[in-house]
Amino acid sequence: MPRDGRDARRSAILQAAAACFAKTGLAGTRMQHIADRAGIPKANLHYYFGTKAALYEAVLEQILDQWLTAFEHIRPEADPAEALTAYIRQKMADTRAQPVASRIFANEILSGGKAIDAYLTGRLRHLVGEKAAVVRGWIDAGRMAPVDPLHLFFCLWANTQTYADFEPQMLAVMDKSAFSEADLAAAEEHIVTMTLRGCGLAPPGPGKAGA
Amino acid sequence: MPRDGRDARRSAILQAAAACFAKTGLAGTRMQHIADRAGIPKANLHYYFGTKAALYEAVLEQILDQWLTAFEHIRPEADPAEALTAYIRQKMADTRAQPVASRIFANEILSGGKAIDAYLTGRLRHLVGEKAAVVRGWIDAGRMAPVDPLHLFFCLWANTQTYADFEPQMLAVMDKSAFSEADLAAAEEHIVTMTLRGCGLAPPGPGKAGA
DNA sequence: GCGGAAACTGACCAAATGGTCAAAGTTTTT
DNA sequence: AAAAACTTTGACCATTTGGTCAGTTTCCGC
Repeated sequence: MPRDGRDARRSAILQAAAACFAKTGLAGTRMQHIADRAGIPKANLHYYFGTKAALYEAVLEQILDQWLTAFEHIRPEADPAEALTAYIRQKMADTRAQPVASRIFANEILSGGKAIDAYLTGRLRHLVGEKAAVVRGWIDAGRMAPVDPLHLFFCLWANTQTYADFEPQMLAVMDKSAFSEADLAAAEEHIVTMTLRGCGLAPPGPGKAGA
Repeated sequence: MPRDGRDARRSAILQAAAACFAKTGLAGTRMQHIADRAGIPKANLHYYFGTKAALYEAVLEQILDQWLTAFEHIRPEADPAEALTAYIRQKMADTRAQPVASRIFANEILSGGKAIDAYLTGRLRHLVGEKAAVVRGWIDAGRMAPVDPLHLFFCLWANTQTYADFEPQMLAVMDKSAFSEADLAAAEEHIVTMTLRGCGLAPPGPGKAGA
């Protein structure tokens, strides 16, 4: 394989591995499945990544950084309604673009999250603390209703990621084989509307009137 | 083992198996782990349940029925605010009482949900359709804001189950080793408040004022 | 186009895995 | 208390698993 092809193959392997880990987690994934999905012999996997654990960590590393970027919208000087809306839309865009990443994360947490403990108690905790303070600032300034910032974030994560993690359940309920753009757009609007109302902020768009 | 002990051992096995499946899913769980956790030899597992797949199905069956009971609160003649509140509180009680069940369900959906396809497209779809119609009725009667009933349910599931499924993540963020009663009570209040406001329904309790 | 380095892979291995079974132990029935 | 039925278990088996390795092919600077 030519020099330039190395990165291509590496990322092809990472993508195949990601798909497998997303479906069955670390313990449930077989190296042979990853190799088959990547269309290469199993021994070639080990040439690139050594062990399954190393491959798993490589997959995780690729995912985790990107997961925090949406938080950039939560800034003290921003308008709460606009900031929360932007955060939700960003998160939903992530979910659409990288559903597999969300599922890998979900699997890892379900299995205890030990593999990303440093991330959870490090960058994530730090950033969440910071952003919770921003929300608290908005509340203290009377710019939004007094909701618990931590639980607000937890529920926003749950709401946005559920459309990736639990897709098969929703599709079964909706009797569809895949989400349409309209479905995900409706989901996004629903979350935005519910969140803004929940925070005592009038929807910025054509708001649906309350009872 | 005496006749009466049979059921006890069966359910001890089911419980051990549930704990394992919750952590690593079907493919990631080893029969030996279940046996160890149950404190019996592996061969004894197979005496009771034959194969891993059969044991898995037995575990699932035990879980699925109970998962729909909260829907009983969603009745046409009920007050929307009270019904939704009761639904959420019931769901949170389930999550508290059976966090493992929630995680098994999450793992199964993440891995594709094929093992419970009949349940998803059968009982669940049917009941959700029925209850969505109830919500639509409330909306048409002007008793609550016009929110998409399906997405409302999806997000309620996500919000309530996230406290079981993603517990390690939240604990890491909160720098705790376990949820306190107060934590889960706060979570419950948060979801109730956000949902009622989101649906244009004034909180029944001492509501937190909006901005 | 040649020589060394990098990339690839079929064949292989030790350990782990789901599952079987016959023999031994218990409980229940008669 | 003897027989019948049920329960338990250590030893075992075929297959699968993650991982290795030596030999081959491909690449790239010279």
